[in-house]
Amino acid sequence: MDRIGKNMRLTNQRQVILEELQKVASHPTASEVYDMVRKRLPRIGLGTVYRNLELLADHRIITKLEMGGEQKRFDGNATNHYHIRCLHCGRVDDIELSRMAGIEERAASCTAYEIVDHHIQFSGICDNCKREKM
Amino acid sequence: MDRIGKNMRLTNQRQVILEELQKVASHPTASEVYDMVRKRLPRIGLGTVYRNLELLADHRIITKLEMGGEQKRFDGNATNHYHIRCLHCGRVDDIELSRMAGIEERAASCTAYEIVDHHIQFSGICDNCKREKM
DNA sequence: CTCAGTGCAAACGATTTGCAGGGCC
DNA sequence: GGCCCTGCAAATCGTTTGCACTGAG
Repeated sequence: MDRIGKNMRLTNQRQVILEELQKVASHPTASEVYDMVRKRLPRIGLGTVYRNLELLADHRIITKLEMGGEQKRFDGNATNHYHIRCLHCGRVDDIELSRMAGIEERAASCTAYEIVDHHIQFSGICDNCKREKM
Repeated sequence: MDRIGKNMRLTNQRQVILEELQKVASHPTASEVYDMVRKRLPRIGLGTVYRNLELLADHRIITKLEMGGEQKRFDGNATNHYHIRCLHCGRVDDIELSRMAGIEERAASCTAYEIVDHHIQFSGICDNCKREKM
């Protein structure tokens, strides 16, 4: 069986979770992933889904998003990019804006922190919710 | 008694919560606020603290921060500014970087969302944690 | 055989809520 | 008197974890 890292096998459950996550453009919550995966693996446990999403995120194969809202969301795309969240329905989408150059350096000059990363999150009203309001 | 808004009184509990929150530069969690407030109002309930922090945030008197990590944090400063979180100890500080001009307009040009706001969060290692590592 | 991985259910921690009592207007 | 607000405790919700079992190497 394939391996993801040292002491980590690419099990069927992991593969299905990864495939389902990368198949969608949305940024599903753990239980949404659970629902998607359960169609192919009806006996999978929610705990397994959580454990593997965490593991895949640790290995930088997917990204864990901690935006506002109650639940964490997962992004099948591991490249660092910005996001926007709908204030009305909670949905999260990518923003295809190139990463701000030099912003971390500028921030570094006004803090004692050693800066590691940055993330920009926009908030607004998505197209669906805009229409509903009319 | 003073009022904060329509149908909302500035009760003693609310005033103490607000004062304690605005007194500190840190961005305490709800239970940290609870501990701070309890020194002055020993019989206050945790539910009251949660309810009032939420209410004050709704009225834009304070800010609710939903950064990574498990607990939400509260900022006695209602003006919109950027933050940095320590990846090691979880502490959150302000970043005195002026707001990026035009970034929302640029984002608007590549999404169907109606953009309302944006927030930049940096992550890194705070001064204390840097020293501990040495 | 060993040990990582799993399903299941119970545990956990942060937050919310129902309710009965209390106090301002 | 009405209604906002509170303290308290129980409930809720997302997430984590302990455990016994399974299966790959």
